[in-house]
Amino acid sequence: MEDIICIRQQADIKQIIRCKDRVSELNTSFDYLSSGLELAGNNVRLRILFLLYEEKQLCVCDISDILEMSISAISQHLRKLKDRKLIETKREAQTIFYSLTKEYEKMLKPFFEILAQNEILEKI
Amino acid sequence: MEDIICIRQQADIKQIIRCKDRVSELNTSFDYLSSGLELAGNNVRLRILFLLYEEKQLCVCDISDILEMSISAISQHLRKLKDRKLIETKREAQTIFYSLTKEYEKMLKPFFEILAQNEILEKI
DNA sequence: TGCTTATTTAAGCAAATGCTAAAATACAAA
DNA sequence: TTTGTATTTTAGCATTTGCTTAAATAAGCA
Repeated sequence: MEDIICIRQQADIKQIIRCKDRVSELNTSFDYLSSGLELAGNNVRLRILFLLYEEKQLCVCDISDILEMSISAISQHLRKLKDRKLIETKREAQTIFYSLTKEYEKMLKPFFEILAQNEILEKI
Repeated sequence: MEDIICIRQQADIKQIIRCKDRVSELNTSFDYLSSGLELAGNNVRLRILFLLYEEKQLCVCDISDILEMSISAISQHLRKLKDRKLIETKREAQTIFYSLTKEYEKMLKPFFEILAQNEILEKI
């Protein structure tokens, strides 16, 4: 990397130091939040999360049919969401149903309420 | 792709069709929202957005110093955020200051309020 | 007109992502 | 046990991402 003596002449050194401390203090939170947003930031996974929000629970096969994608592809997305605890599973005989975890249902609700009314382009 | 005649025997066909309609109706909104979340879902860009939220405005060089990354790398992240209108610029002589757009400041506020108190791990 | 400062852009590359196709696992019922 | 159904996992590959280095732009000042 190039040297970090690039500070511009009028830079506010105190501000830089304060910000550095702040960022390092919140380090874990940044990692946690960005990993969650990264998952929701994929087009397919956002659709999956929204479908689970509206339908309460669905199996891989349902989602595969709805989104017209292979079961394998959907299964791999579900795994990522489950590993990160955005969703959870409940088995009923051979079928495994996926649903949003309580915490993430709550967290995603404000987004999905706007989305559900298809007003996102005006509101944001 | 494998055939989409994989519908499980007890599948609720009406539900599948309803969901397909719903998803296609909201298509544009999904694209828009996921592209925004994708940007915020990168660890470096989330930090940049948070810094702009707390400090109101910063230049590439400030951010480069704070995050201890090359100016070029930061500049490329800023460009993505600007293209997608999460941030905007204001020139002051040679220095270009970046700040959150009003819409995204509003949208990101709830997240950053939790983050700012470093309570994200308990709340989510 | 140079020269310096602040920033962006382009080229190149290693690592990560998202898919397909095929094999493996898990459960239920005959 | 064997067969069928539902799902996951693995391997492989093309595409995308995020960085580095180096060159290019842009504005202020001597």
